[in-house]
Amino acid sequence: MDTIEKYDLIYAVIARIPRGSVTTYGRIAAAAGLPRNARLVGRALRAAPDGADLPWHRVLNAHGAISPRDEASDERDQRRLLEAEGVTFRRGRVMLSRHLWDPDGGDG
DNA sequence: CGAGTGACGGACG
DNA sequence: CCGTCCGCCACTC
Repeated sequence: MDTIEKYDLIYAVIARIPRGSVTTYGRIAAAAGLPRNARLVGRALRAAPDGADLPWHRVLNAHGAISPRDEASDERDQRRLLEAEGVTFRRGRVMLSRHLWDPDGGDG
């Protein structure tokens, strides 16, 4: 299994995240058949081209928060995009009980 | 090839 | 709820 293939698997899962929902790095990794590779999901997003049509903003960490990045503007951007889809934040975190989408839930 | 790093996550105190 | 410590693995130096 090449790294590129793993990235493609990860992208495929992210592409299925429904509008108005979010999921986590860990769940994406598991759904891609790569359990315990949450870091790889972040790395895949980092490597994803800008014009990749991926809903990258629907990916959060296990706490339902936006993971810190090099540029704080990206974090604000992500929150804006989510709020535009109706995703609500509570003390810097998304209410996962309300917006979480489980890739393995089959609810695609 | 070895050491450090990071869009992460779970266990522990 | 918070800080700390490991496990994880591709990538960088």
